[in-house]
Amino acid sequence: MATTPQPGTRERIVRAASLLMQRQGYEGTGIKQVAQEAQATLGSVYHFFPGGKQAVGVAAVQHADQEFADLLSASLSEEADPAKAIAACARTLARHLRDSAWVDGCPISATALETTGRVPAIEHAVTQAFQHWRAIVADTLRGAGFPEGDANDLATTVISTLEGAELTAQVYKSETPLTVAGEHMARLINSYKA
Amino acid sequence: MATTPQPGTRERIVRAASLLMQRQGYEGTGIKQVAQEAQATLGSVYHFFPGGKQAVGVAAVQHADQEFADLLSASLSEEADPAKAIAACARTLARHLRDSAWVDGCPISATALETTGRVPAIEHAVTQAFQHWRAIVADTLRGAGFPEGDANDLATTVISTLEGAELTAQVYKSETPLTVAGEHMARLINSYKA
DNA sequence: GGCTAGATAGAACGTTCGTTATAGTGAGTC
DNA sequence: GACTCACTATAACGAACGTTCTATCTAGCC
Repeated sequence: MATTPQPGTRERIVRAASLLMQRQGYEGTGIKQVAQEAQATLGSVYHFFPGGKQAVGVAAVQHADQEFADLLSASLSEEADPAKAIAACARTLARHLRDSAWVDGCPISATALETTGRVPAIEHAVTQAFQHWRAIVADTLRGAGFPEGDANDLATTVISTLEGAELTAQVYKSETPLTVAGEHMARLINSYKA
Repeated sequence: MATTPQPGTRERIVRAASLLMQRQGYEGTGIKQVAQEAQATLGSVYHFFPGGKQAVGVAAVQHADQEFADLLSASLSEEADPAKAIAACARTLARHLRDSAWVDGCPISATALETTGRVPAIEHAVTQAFQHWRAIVADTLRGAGFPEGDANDLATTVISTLEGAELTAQVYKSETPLTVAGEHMARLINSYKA
């Protein structure tokens, strides 16, 4: 089987940490809260993560990195036209956000903002995630025939805009900022075709 | 004179709180740290803000709201062409970010993400700020002849993209994401002219 | 059975958190 | 000079923080 039906303790800790930090940020999430949410004890957390809270934070960011990368890849491969694919991706994000009662936005941006310039280990994991996501979008655009330079620039802006639109949608508690941003990104991409 | 040469205690508290929350978020910033940074005592903080940390947070967000609104207005009024103006604005933000050693990004996004859905008073102040900024951009676009609907949609995406690009630039410690996003926004806006 | 190592359990440490309470200051009014 | 009141200054509170510690459990192997 692909994954164990009931995930191991380490996995439960990482998932709980990732979810809590997505919603409350790094500083707002306590180690004890993570342990409780993961149905693990404090001893287990420090057994698997001798590096303490920072180590848990890094693992949580890496987990979120992979999870969002999977969502991005799946979303982009469903459509042949990259412009339409990104607009569809934005709609998917908007739906997920609404279904979570506007609490599950970008899984790492809160942690990123709190720790930038202050917690190098987490900062590094965040940078990796952003590069990972940008690469996925850039590869899609290159695959659709866009030249290297345009693909990289567009990919950077697409990730930035999705990031910002997710925050805006969360603040307004509305799907509109995300869906509109998706359509604008499609329009921008198409403007490079001609 | 416009402002007192040495601002009063309340003003110093608000400024210190705003700066610290911009860099460390709401949860990562302590009341005692704010007092120390503002060169005020704890007693003064609770004298001016009987509502405690939440009240300080609200005032800090409102202060940042006004400050960024001023920067936005000044930046947009320097150029007649709104597309060029927004690209210039992005470059200004990039310069400020670099000059602060990549720590002074959007003044409220960290606080917004940490408190959304959990601290209604701050959530409300954040929503006000986002609407305020969007209105400034929308007014500029309407003033340049864009129809109501387009102006509103574009303004929403412009604010979202600036927000996201600032985060990305902070993560990468590079001006590029912001300057590129600015140029893309200019291109997007111009695509509505024809 | 005895041994070992991985994993779990939870008490306890010192620190810091946000908050409250109380005392003190100093300028302005009568 | 007594009084007021806005403001400042500290000490102290209980709760929560991240972390450390020791003890116990559970398999797998000899």
